[in-house]
Amino acid sequence: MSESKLPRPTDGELAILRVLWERGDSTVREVHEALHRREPAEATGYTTVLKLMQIMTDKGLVERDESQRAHVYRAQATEQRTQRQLVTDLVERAFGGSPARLAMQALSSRKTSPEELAQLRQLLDSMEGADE
Amino acid sequence: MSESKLPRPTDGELAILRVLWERGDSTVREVHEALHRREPAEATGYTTVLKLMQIMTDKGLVERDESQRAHVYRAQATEQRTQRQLVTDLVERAFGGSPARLAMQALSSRKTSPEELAQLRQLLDSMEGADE
DNA sequence: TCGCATCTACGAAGACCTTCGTTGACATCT
DNA sequence: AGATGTCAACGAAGGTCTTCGTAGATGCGA
Repeated sequence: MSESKLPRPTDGELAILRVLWERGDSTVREVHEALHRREPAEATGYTTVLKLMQIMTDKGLVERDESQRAHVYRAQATEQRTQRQLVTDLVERAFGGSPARLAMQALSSRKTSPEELAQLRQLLDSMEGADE
Repeated sequence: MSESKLPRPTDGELAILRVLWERGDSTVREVHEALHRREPAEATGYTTVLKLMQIMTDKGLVERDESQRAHVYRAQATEQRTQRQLVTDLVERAFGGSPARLAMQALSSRKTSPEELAQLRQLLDSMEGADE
């Protein structure tokens, strides 16, 4: 019962999750420094990041290993699972439940590499192949 | 200067915008009733909707025509423009800036009609045709 | 052992969001 | 005119999110 129904992460929480997905399990200090390297503009203090990660632990968004003095945090959900959740959410809230419309909006809004176009084509093929 | 940089609408605000896009310009009462028809579950009071729409006016998300006793509200941005904004936002925050990855996530998560698949194919064609 | 650095924990402040009760203006019907 | 219903405006309450100062514990080097 540690799974079901994680809340939608806020912007700040998502930024932290991205660090955990990219670096793997990390301490607060490591996350804090990674955030500063990534976005020197929006500088947040160490205790701010700590507090956020504590709250995320309460929410179940991350797990915490307290066996070391500097606790080690791990993202509870995979990047894919979280992306799926966010997409499903947005589709519901703003695209009338049609994932295809979101996809088209995403693609038409900006440029995409030929490799990705090819991947998309493949995906479409497999979807037509399977009984929809 | 009534254009630039509308704030990202909250969930509640987005629900109201959807009504305005669907019905066209509407009074508070009309929006309120449309919301109840759409989601009888989450019942919100009339004054709650009114308050939200007043705040949205301050933020510039909607315009208000006060010439009648019951003010008439209009969405400031088109549905498409708002969708584009939300998608760009999500791509940045959760998909490392790659619209294609969001598109793939959207498509693989749920079913899509053959018509929409065809539309997507066309979109891909046109994107390959145009210089990248 | 003393002092410094590092870490967690706690609490409070300020911003924003949602909710709704109340008030006063206005219209309409009797 | 008086009663009733509809409307905008306002303010307050309760919740969440972000921010950070401060305190207390722990480890480490001099």
